[in-house]
Amino acid sequence: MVSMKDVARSAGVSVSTVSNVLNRPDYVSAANRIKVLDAITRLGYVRNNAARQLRDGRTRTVGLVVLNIANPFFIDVIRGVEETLHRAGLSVILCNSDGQPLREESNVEMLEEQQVEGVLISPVDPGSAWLAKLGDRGVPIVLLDSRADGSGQCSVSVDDVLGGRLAASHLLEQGHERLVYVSGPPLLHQVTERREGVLAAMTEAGVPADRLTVIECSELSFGAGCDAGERLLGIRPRPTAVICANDLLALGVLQVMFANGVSVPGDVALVGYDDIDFAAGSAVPLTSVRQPRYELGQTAATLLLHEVDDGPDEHEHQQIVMSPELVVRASSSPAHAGWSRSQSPWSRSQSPWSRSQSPSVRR
Amino acid sequence: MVSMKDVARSAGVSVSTVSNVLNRPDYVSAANRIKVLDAITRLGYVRNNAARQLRDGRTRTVGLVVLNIANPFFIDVIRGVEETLHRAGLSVILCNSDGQPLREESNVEMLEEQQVEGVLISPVDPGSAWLAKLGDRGVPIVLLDSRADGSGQCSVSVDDVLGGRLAASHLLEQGHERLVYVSGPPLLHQVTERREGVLAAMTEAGVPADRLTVIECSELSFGAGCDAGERLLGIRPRPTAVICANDLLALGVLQVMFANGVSVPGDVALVGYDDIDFAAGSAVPLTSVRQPRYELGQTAATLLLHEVDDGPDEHEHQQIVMSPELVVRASSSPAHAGWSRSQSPWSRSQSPWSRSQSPSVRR
DNA sequence: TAGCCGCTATGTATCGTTACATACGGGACG
DNA sequence: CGTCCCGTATGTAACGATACATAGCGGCTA
Repeated sequence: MVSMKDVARSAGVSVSTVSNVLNRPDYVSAANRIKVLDAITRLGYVRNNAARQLRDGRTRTVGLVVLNIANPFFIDVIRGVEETLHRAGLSVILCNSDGQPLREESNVEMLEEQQVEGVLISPVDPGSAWLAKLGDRGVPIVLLDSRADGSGQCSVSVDDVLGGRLAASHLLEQGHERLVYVSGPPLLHQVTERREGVLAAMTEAGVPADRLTVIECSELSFGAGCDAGERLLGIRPRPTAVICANDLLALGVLQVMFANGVSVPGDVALVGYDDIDFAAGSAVPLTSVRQPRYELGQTAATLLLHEVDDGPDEHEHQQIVMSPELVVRASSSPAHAGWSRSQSPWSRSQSPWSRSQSPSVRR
Repeated sequence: MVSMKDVARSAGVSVSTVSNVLNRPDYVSAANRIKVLDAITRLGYVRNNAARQLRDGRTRTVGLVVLNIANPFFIDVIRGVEETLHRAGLSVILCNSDGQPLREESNVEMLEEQQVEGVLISPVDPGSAWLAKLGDRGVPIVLLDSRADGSGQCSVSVDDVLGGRLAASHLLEQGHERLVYVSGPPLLHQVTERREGVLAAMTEAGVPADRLTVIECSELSFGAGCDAGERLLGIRPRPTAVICANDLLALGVLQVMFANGVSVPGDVALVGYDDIDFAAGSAVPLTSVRQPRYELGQTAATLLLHEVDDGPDEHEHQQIVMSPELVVRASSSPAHAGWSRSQSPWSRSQSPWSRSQSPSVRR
């Protein structure tokens, strides 16, 4: 472990001079600067961050805790956050709570011990006591994809009730009346709010609430979606449309529908949520509710920056709510659905890649 | 900023006693222990990690630098690493180099300043000078998904030449002779080795090397795959089979094939790499080369643990190479491909979800 | 020639925590 | 009754980097 003292000795100067070379190079004569820089590379010296931040209190680091790193939705959020904060000279410590309150708590505890200057978090439970504690201690917090109730905190979220309503209205307009909502962990307000939106749309359309069946999944993943698909098969009377709490669930459901010979959207219409890249490229291109993912991260990071810079007193908290947008594709719309049935538009002669041109596959 | 001194004053004891309560509670009388714990919660004290690690040199933290966090392949690798290291009481700082040597370098620099006790890295370029420097400074390194050339480092990788060979042999056996390899950035040895495997298989099968066309992508992403798909359409004479450097590219290619009326596998067979969850659930279930992702992370973490514990002198470096496995699905195999054409097995009466039972979709 | 100024270089206290050495007080034993 | 020892509590010196105050040195001016 080579320290400034070693560099100083090796260069024949004092530690102060070494420090000056690193932090205020113009205070040092050219000769000494060269000697010091030379010694640094020769000994392979690296700054000790712990000592630095102990000395001057600032860490220039913030924490980012996401709900589920396996969800492509959060990947774009992360990108938005990191790019914004790096531009401002802050480092980001990325944590994954994986939807588990315990992991979330231990993550935040760790971040606090690291003396982060702020925390961006998509909380499992936004009302948890220790989250409030964290705020009381003076650590700036911005809720990500979650709405702060009072005005005591900043938050950036997307209107999930609206999203649910968009998805459901779209299906109701096409005459569907037996809906299924494939939900996630009830602790996640996102998924319950989306369900509320679905119910609101049904009420508006005059469809009784008991026409909605809810399947609950323990997590928002492809695997959980497959399980939900299996359960879906057993529901009587058959639903004609399915709304999933996110695209991963929807892709899992879609997979099981295929495996069991259920046509989408022929037998059942399917709508996802998030509009991840794979949604467009799946077995049947997936209708989905698009969220401004990158902007979500970007905006949250900007709010945090303001709060960090303004200081705790002078800061005015903001609750920003963004709007989602429905993207209609084949999975919910007969008009787009041609190709998933036998009347596929390109399985005929007009294919630009006709069979006669390409050597046929032997076997 | 409340410190031990404040806690001590408030509890009417010395800082040493506070420290003892936290680190060796049995050395302290019950009365004082209670007074101290009480003061801690009352003041909202949190340990200052910087001071701690400055004091005793150890950080119990390692760095993990992945190539691309948007790739589901790495998500499982990360999981394997984190679970293994957390069990051993180490924290993990997760970094994303995004395939950019510059970002990689700045990440590692940061990790070094944080005094991490080791680094797990899937390097952009395993031969880079600064990676060697890092090792020279005594920081244990384990290469992830990359093979160490000499025996000077630990590494865990998967045999990419074999993977490429498996993919190509499978296609050649079915009579394909005009292949395309959709490659990634040439800097990534994984993608070049997979190509070598493809060529090796062609040589074995007596197919001349000029029957392989290579399309190069700037990154391994869904979007780049779409671009590759467009370029694919222009190639003459038509290839009959496509191997992609990873599944994200393959899904992008698949999407464009569909949009342009090219049947998969009818007109062109498609093979991906990684076997991510979405591979099985895509428009045409994707044949893919499966890698032991979780085990890769787990094994690498275990190696790092050993190196950290053994100390730099007593440690014996290991280069572990795992084997990939071909998973055949519809995208490359007429036998599996029924449903993607008009003779879909479930679009007929045997559907468990027959149209007569479900209310038909009105408009 | 004395005094002063500016330019560099250095000494030193400090951040918060911890381990170790030391101090203190009461009980037990000789 | 003195001594020793054990169980607690406390004082203190680090860890490495930094900012600030101060010191030295040469040259310039009055």
